[in-house]
This record gives sequence, C-alpha cells and structure tokens, in this order.
Amino acid sequence: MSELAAEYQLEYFETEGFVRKECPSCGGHFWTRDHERTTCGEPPCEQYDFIDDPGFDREYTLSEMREAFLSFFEDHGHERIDPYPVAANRWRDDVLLTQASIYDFQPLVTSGQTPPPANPLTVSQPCIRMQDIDNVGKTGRHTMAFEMMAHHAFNVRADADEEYAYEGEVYWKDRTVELCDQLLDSLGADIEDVTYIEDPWVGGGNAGPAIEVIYRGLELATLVFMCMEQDPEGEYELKDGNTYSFMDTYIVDTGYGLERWTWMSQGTPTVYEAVYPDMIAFLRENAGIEHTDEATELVARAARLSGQLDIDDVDDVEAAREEIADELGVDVAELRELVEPLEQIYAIADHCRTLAYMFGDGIVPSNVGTGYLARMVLRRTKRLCDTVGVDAPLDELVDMQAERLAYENRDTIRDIVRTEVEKYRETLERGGRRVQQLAEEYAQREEPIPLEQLIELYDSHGIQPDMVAEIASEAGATVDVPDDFYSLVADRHDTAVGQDEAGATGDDRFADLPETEQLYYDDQGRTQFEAVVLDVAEREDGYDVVLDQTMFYPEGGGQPADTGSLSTDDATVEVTDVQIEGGVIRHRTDGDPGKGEFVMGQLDANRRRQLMRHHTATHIVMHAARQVLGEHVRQAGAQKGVTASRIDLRHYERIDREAVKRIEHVANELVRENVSVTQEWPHRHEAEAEHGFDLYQGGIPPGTNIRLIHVAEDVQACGGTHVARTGDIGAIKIRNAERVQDGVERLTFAAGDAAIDVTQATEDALYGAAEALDVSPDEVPSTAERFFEEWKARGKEIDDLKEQLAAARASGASGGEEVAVGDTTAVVERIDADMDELRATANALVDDDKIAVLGSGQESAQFVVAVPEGSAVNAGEVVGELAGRVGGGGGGPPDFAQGGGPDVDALEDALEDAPDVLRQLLDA
RNA sequence: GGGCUCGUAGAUCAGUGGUAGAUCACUCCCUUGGCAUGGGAGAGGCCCCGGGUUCAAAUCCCGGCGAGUCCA
Repeated sequence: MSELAAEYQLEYFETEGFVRKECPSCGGHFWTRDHERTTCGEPPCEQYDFIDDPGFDREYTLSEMREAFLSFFEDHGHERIDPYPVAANRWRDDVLLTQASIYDFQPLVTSGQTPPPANPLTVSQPCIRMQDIDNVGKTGRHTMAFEMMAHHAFNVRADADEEYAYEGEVYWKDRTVELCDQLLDSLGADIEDVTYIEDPWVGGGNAGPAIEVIYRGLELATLVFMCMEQDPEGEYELKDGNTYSFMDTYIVDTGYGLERWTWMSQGTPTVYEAVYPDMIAFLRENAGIEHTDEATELVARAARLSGQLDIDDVDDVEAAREEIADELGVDVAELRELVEPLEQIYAIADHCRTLAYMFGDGIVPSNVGTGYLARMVLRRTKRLCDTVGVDAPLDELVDMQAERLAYENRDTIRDIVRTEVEKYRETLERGGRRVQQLAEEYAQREEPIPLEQLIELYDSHGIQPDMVAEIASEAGATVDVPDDFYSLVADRHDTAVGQDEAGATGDDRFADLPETEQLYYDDQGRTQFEAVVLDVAEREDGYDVVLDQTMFYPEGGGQPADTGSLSTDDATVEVTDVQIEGGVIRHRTDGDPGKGEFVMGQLDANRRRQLMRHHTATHIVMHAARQVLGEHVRQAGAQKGVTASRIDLRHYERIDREAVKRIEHVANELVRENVSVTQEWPHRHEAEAEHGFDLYQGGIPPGTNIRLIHVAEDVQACGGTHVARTGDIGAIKIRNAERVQDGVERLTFAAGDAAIDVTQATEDALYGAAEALDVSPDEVPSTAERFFEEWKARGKEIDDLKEQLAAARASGASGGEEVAVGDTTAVVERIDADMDELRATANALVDDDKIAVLGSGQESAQFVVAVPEGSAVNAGEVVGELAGRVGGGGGGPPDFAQGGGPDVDALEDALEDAPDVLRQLLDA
C-alpha cells in the first residue's frame, strides 16, 4: 500500500478516464487509460516493446529530441534556460557532480531563499552518474553521461507563514501529468499504452509523491512532487523509515531521460546505438569488429531479451547471459564472444562523452574530488580501448565528443587527456615492473602471490588485481583474488574518522542584536570611524565588543581580520581579532570600552593597506594564471596575509619557472595599467547569467544578491576589501610554486612593500653567496658548480691518498706493534684517523695476510679489526671485547668488524690488552 | 581532507644497523674487412634535505621536500 495513496487521486486522471490498478506481478499501483490492462508495464512485469518497432511517429536524433522537448515546453508557457556545468561543485559545495536537473536549484531555490531564474522553466541538463559505471554498455540502457530534460515549477503554499523568494502556485500535479501526457501524444505515442506508476520518492532530506512514466516497457520519465521534509514530528512514515511533514514550498521536479526518448523513437537494440551512431561506427571499424547479418540479428534479439530482465547490475548481466543464450539456442560462450566487444565499445563511447563533459567544464585530473573521478573514468576508458583493440588516441576520441558538445576549449581538453594518458602509461609501466619482480620471486618459490601484496599493489600503486594475474601467469606465478577484494581494501581505510571540533562560540548572547552595519564596503580606504557600543561580553582572554557599525573587516574569504583600537574619551582598548556570525560582528579586545559608549575606531592602517593590496593582487595573479596557463585554471583556495599571500590553482601540470615568470609579467602589467577596481551588488542569477560560474573562484557566497569585484576584465564574487586602483598594489612578486596535491599548484606571492622585502631578501642571499665565493653575483651559479665539482674531485683524491697511506702503513713503515697470534702476525696500532682510513689500513694489512687491530681516539674511541681469510680469529668477537673496555659495543662479519665507545682515555689500555685478547679468543 | 608506498650511478632497481652493489647505457681496449655480436678494463654516488637514536645509519625514529596510489 502506498503511504501517500491519497496524493495520487488526481482530477486529471478522473476526467481522462484513467483507472487505478494493482500490478499482479509486482504489487505496485498504477494508473492507465486502458481498462483491460493488467500489469504495470515496467520490466520485469513486461518486456521492451519498441525494439525494431519505435514508439513515436518518427525517428529523432539526440539533438532533435532535445529541441522537440524544450520547444514543446516553451510553447506551453515555460522559459528555456541554459544548462549548468556537470561540475556541480562550481556553484554548490555539498556535491561533486550534477546528477539531476534539480541540482541546478539546490539548495537556495528549493528552500525558497532565492528565486529561480524563471518559473516555470524547462532545461536539458547534462548529468553524470558514476554509480552506474559498471552497468554502462552491458545493460543496454545505462549510461554514465546523460541529459536530464525537465520542466520545473516552484510553488509556495498560500498559508505559508514566512516570506519566500517566489510566491503562489504555478502548477502542480494535475498540470504536470497533463503536460507529460500531451508531450507523449504530440510525439505520436499511443497514450492508451502509457502507464503512470505510483512510486513515492525520498532523498536528501526531502520527499513527496512521484510517478514513473512507462511506455512500451521503458521508463521514460519520473515526475517528482517534492513537498515534504524530514521531520521527527511528521505524520508520514516513508520507505526510508523516517517521518516527514509538508513544507511551505512545493516543487515540480521532473526528469525525462533524453537518451531514452531518443532510443524510443529509433527502436535500436540498445540505447547506445541511438545516441552515439557515428562514434560506434568509428570504433567498430577501428577495432575491426564485423558481424555477419546473422550475428547482427542474434545480437539484436539478445538485446531485446535482456530488456525484459530486471538487470540492475553486472552480476545480473552475467547470470542473465546464460538464460538468454538458452532462449536463443546458442552457446553462452559464443554469445559472450559476440556481445562483449560491442559492450566495451558502447562503454567507450559513453565514457568519452563523460570525459568531454568533465574536462570541458574545467575539471582537472587529480587525486582528490572531481579530479579523481575524472582520472578513474579516463583510466577505465583507456583500459577498455586496449582490451577491445581500439588504437585511436584517447584524446581524439574524447575530442569527437567535445566537438559534438560544442566545447570551445577543445585544445585544452586534448592536452589534459594526453597528459593524463601519459601519466597512466607511466603508472602501468612502473606497476608492471613491480609485479614482474614479485611474480618471478613467487614463481620461483612456487607460492601464490599473497593477498597482502595484492592489496598493497592496488592500494599503494594503483594496479588492479586482474593486471597482476595477467603478468603473474606469464611469469608462471599464481594469484588468488578473493571476491571481496575491494571491501578488504576498504577495510584498510577504515581507521577512526577525525571528529569535527565542537561548535563555534556556543554563546547566543549576541543573537538578538541587529546586524552590524559594514562600513568597510562603503569606503574601503577609510581607517577611522565612530560607533556606539551595543554590547560587551567578557571572555576568557578578553572581551567581545559589538558595535552598531564598523570599519573593522571580520576574518573571511581568506582575508584575516583587521586590528586596531577603539577609544572613548577616557580609554583606549586594542582590537586583536574580528569575527562575524549571523551578520553580527564581534571585536575581540583587551579591555571593556563600556556598553552604550561612543567610541572612535582606528584601524591599523598599514596592515589593512597590505591586506587590501594582497587581496586585489590575488585576483590579479589568478587572472594572470588563467591567461598564461588556460581558462581551465580555477582557484582551489587562498590565504591572504600582510607579508605574503598564497593562492592554490587547479592545473594539470607542474607550473615551471618559465610559467611563473610569465604569470608575474602579466600580473605586473595589470598593476602598471592602473585600472580601477570596482564593486557591485547584482542579483546572483543576473551575475551568473552574465559572467558564468567562474565568478565563484573564492567560494560560493549565500544570499540573493552577491558582491562582485571587477579588476579589468576579471570578475569575481568576493567579500573582501580591495584597493581602489591596481597601481596601488605597487608590485607583485611570485616567490614560489609548489604542488600541494596532484592537480593543485600553490603560488606564494608578495605585494606592495612586501614584494620589495622578498626581492631584497633574495638578493641578500645571492650577495651573501657571492661574497662567500668572492665572485660577482652573476658568477655565483657557475662558480658554485665549479666548486662543487672540485669538492667532489678532492673527495676522490682524499680517498685515493688514504688508501696509499694505508698501504704504506701496512708495509711496516709505521710504528705498529707486531705480535704473533698462532700462525699469523697481528698488527696492533693506534691511528688517530676516521673510520674510512682505519678500514683502508685494515684492508691493506689483511692483503699482507696479517691480522689488523686498529684503534682511533679522535672524538670517541673506535676500532677496526680485520682478519685474513681462513683465520681462526673472529673479528667480531675481538671488537666486542675491545669496545666493551671503552664503554661501547661493536660487531660485524667475522672477517671485518667495527666498534667503539665513548671512553677515549681507556683506548690505550684496551690496545695494550689487544694481544692477550687475541690469544685468549684463539684458544677458546 | 585522510590512508598507504616510494626517493641509492645517466636509466631501471637490489641492498633488514657494520667496507655502497647489479643490469642496461657511457668511455677505452681486444675479436671482425665492416656490422650485429662476443670478451676485457674503466669512469660514474652530498644513498633527496635537516634533525634524533646508536660505538656505528643508505638502513631505525621525527620533520621537510619531491613523486606515486587508494579512498571520502
């Protein structure tokens, strides 16, 4: 029983003569015009009924179908809006990729804070759903990239208590179903054959009734009526077990899969052939896949059969394959051999479109975030190409899709793909060598490669177990990959998750105060102001002071807070920090200025000026970097400071010295042009429409109106304080480029006075080096190199001399004490030299068939004992005994041992005892 | 943001606290009419940087830099 059954009793259904039925097969409830119909029409209750028999009155290409849909809704009172990027994190920070058209309007529009760009509206929104990745190509209907066509209407209940950014009802359930019905009719669908299945929707804290639209066995659309929110007190318990209640806003959220509608119109065996005919033809040709008519027919029949099966993941596909083969009367292996290459080609086409979307929208491959997802898709695609034998370069394949999607940055896309393919190639090569070694090792030991190694190979080196198995079998080693391999890998990551620190102030004392008036936006150059103290709260380390208005900029947007002072007639308190919460600005001070007092505020003007310079400079460096490196460059974070600032950029290569210099030039050019820096507060939708989402480099601000900062042609949404003209910055000096993550480069730079300071500091270092080398500064590099070479040459010479010295000593020229130990002669000698020299001397003595017992007493007492081959004396034991006498220890192989201890004074005695020690150990 | 792995000769990598190695590439010599090849000799190392532990660190510990990889 549907929990929301009453919600589906639509007037439209009644007047159109629909009946509500219960499907005998799945038990679901649905509405139909056909009073004789029994089942709901959705697989597995029924099978595909449109393959080779299209359900519309003509064939549509993807773009024809998109246009048909959008213009239909335009004709019915909707405004067409441009789609948003697939990189959803460019306008919202809670998700990575756009997975549905409603994402365009969450959370500000759906919550009623911000009006929609149009109401009602229609859009065809490109989406990427990674969760279906394994199904792509195999199920015949799953794609990772797709366009969700939609019409949306945003409504507010008449009895709503609060104010919302839109009001009244545009339309609701009846009209939504009517529009869907009319659209189908207009395309020539047999609306008698359409079923509307009741299927309540729950997701992301919202819920509502929803209807699946099924035609000829294919789910063509979902009509969602979002009108409830999760509420512990709510009276409706839905399928996720939570309770929900109705909201003030209620929103029509529809989703029509463009690809499926196109497919329906063409009736091809799979959705892919309808969507990517050209690319599939190209790939088949390139991979050399040719089918006889008979085989083609078989594949088509298999596709139709798979439609009636409830295939939701790959395991189902493999299981179903047997059934299908059975039904078709062919061998399952034969069927697989026929179908698998096709499946791979379908997946390649889909993945290339996904990549074109991702890179076209400016995603840069990385080990984090969307960049990581892009990398995964790219590597998967490359593997598929290799497996099926497509030898066209991947950047060309992605470009085919990028061209179709009309991206303008195709050169950058190709460059990114090439760079990334090359990185993958290197990873595979590195990994391959690693596996090869392991495989040979375990093959020799005739053991299987242990699971632990497999996990490490994947987790730390990115090598899939199947690749290990392949290389291992060539080397004659075996591998046993458990079914739950990936969950074992996940276990390795299952360490304690870091807890977020407790909430901010935990003090709502200021909650009722009016929002502080922000004077710093009115005249960003002013540093003095007057204000009234509204409230003061004592804190552990000072006071929080709230004023009616302030020039003090609170920390935010990567810009640190201002400091300064607040003065009354009697006293002055220092402001050390400024924070904003809920529009109320708190000044942290070292004293209590007194509630109700008039105060004169004074900023630390130099500090503020430097912060402003650095903030504007940040925009300029960003802008310059985009000019030098490409439009795909985006800000990944920034921190402004007084003496230096840094900005993190997304870019797919290391920023080398040359690029840094070019960026620096472009940035300083902008400074010299001395253009004015202006601000404005447009409506966010107008701003987005005019400048695109590149506005949000520094984060996504809340609110209906947003503040824009213009610096020449650069426009960014920004809440910080800026200089009036770029010339006020003085100069920008980039100090450093470092890689903080793969795909993220950090530029550290200084502006204004600080730029002079860092330049001088660099010069000081250079001059210091020049002075030390006693050359002019520009000769430092060559001189340093020469010195280094000479230094190395001397090291070698010294080694040589030490060996000669050692040989001379060993030939008996020095005063070493020679004693007889058994059959051999031992030389006991103190040489105050380093270990190298001792070792060399010992080696020389051993060459003369003598036992060497050498001591040194420079900083600590050290011994080297070496014996000729075949000697009965164990050098290690000797050293152990001698080192013990100087308070230390030692050891080593029996023929060559070293040791020592801290007690230099005992060295002489120890050496004197050495002959006895040797004899004792020999006797023992 | 977190986990894991790696950094040694030009390249690829061995080296579990005790004298820094192999293979390829390089230079020279020999074999040959010449080439492929074969034989021999040689050169080439701040063992990434800095600190700590130790009699002793390429090796163990901490920090930094550089690279790779898996996950959210």
